[in-house]
Amino acid sequence: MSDEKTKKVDIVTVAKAARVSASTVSRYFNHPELLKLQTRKKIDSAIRRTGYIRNRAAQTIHGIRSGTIGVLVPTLDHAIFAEVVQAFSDEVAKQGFTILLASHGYDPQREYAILRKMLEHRVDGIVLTGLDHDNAVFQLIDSQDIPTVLMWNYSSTSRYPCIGSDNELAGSLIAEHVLSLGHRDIACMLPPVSGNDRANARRDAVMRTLSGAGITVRPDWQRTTFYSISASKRDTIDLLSRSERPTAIICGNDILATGAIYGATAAGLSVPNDVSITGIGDFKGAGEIEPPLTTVRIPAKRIGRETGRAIAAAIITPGSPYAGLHCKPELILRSSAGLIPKPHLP
Amino acid sequence: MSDEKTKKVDIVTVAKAARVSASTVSRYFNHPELLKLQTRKKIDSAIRRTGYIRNRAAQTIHGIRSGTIGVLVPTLDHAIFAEVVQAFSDEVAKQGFTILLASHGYDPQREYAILRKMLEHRVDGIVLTGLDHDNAVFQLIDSQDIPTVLMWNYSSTSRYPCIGSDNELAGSLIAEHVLSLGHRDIACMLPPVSGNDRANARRDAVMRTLSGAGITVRPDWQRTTFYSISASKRDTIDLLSRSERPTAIICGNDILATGAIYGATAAGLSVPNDVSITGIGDFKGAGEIEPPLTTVRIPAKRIGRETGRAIAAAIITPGSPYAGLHCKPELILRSSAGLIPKPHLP
DNA sequence: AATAGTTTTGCAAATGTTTTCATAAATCCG
DNA sequence: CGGATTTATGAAAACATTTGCAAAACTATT
Repeated sequence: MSDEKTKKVDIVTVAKAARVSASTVSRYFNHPELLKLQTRKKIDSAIRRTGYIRNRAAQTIHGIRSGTIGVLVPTLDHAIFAEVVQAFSDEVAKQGFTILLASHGYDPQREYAILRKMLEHRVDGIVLTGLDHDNAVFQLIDSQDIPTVLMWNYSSTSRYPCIGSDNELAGSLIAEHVLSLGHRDIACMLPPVSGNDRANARRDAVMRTLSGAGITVRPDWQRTTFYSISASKRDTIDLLSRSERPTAIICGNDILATGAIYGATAAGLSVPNDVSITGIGDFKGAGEIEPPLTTVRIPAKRIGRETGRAIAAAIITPGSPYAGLHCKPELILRSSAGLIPKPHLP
Repeated sequence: MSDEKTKKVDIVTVAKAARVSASTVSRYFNHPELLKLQTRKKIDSAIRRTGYIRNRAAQTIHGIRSGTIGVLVPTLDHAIFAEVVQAFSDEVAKQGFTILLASHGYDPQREYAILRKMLEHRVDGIVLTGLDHDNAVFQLIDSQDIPTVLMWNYSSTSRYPCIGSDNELAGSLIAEHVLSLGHRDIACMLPPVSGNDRANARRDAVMRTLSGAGITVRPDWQRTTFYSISASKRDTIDLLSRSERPTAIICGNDILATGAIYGATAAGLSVPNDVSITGIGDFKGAGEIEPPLTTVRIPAKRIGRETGRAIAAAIITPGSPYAGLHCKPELILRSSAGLIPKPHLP
């Protein structure tokens, strides 16, 4: 396959092999319609013989698009981000883009450093997760004016186009639902909020909604639980094995809720008869757990797809203003939360 | 922040601002020890004032490493791949690499096309998932001689360095365990194997081990089930609601097994008292399900980390031969599989 | 068969760096 | 203080492409 001298097949190697000039080979790729059919064939064969592969780096320094989009997520370990990234990747791949992916582990410093690196690579666009970022991050983006989308969260007041769900809405949706079922003895299991505006928004909304109904969550029923099934299972067992126990547990996401269901089961309690449990997210499989999880759907696939569409469009048609998009969260009623069993008398 | 004319800050813009030559600025980045402290300071300030960001594309055409590694996975939708990629990414990020990620959805054609694109981007290394790939893929890699690792699977006879688990071993490990518990009426729920050598190896090993013990799995107890909790839950319910039912279900992976446990629970059966269920993978959360899942651990994090380490080393020290590594699968005994309840008399 | 018009191709400059080689500046030593 | 070293810097070539412009090769028209 690869004969023709050795090593280093560049555009002039191909040109020589095809007995044309380098410019013609360049045109073969970029403006094939300008070439005679015959020339095209010669070049075609030369490329095949030499095993030539275009050098995108060399194109990029001409201001030509690099064909890459930088995607920054907190982590891929949470299935939900993986799902978003997958949908995003599929969408932009259709338009010929490849993604440069990195995770910052909720560390603003790292996020800034990674962003810089991506700009060094001359990505054509940037996707960040969440609304809150270090000021330096925004400044950097401003200074480069490069298409940018904030993905996952939505807020109408964001300074950048954002595509995602309003997490406050999600939080209040679930809190209201739990209230509407008659619960008053409510526990909350929420993830750590530092550096995580999604979690923050949800927490605030839940608390506000509950206190709006005159309910304050007892401090020992407010758990900050690390994002993991085992942690939430453990915390739930602890929570439910006390003398007084809540009739409902509002969990900050479906992973926590899954662990909570396992924990309740392990503690010998029935969900939702003894205790109601809710999640947020509607992760894959949330509908299949026993009992199926009542939750709020954050449409991950859709968010990924729409973000991909928006940024690809912004890159391809530079001037066009691209707007944010709210992918509304939606209450999903299943059976892990039910009416309050009986008046809870301490 | 960004004054100094407008637009296009390149190395000569910085050079002018610092009143030095472009070469000196280049050295500032690549061989700072050659510069006088004073000059370094001038340049430092000039960079800050101009908001300069290096152009990696321009470096790359000098044969300098691009600092990117191409990673090709079937999909990110399966949490397990996301986990591998995350571990990989963390590891190589430490060495300054960024990953160019793409998924091919088990389509060999797409895999080839994506690989080409990654080579156009002049990635410094390639990571592919699994052992089997289109011949054209291997030819392409050969012709470019670029460091490559096959990740996830291990086989001592692979033509490329591979880092992962021996899936045949995993399959026989679990099959033997189920046999050792006394089961003879065994069902299998396996994912579609086309374009998926991992699944293939597992299936073969399970079948061989069982038939080695004189057991043939009844055709209607051999399910090919799409990778999804809902599909496996449905199939399990179907399987268990017949007049004759197996005493054990060997699932091709933990997702299938999770669905199977839910299905058995939904069908009113107790796991493992009425039916034993096993997985393969030991995905996150497998130990927290009720009942905790007996499975074979495929050490995803370790595989990702080791792959990252190996390829980074191969890139940084070009000549060095890099070998594969077997991350052995390990039987994890939990409680979803138990001794056969009673002699099963049809 | 000569001219005008069109299509196709090649030349050379440009892109943003790095690097080799040469030169200028600083330092050392007697 | 002057020459010999050593150290720091600059000029220009190189890297793999693209592209504007001009030349060459066709076609069509008379």
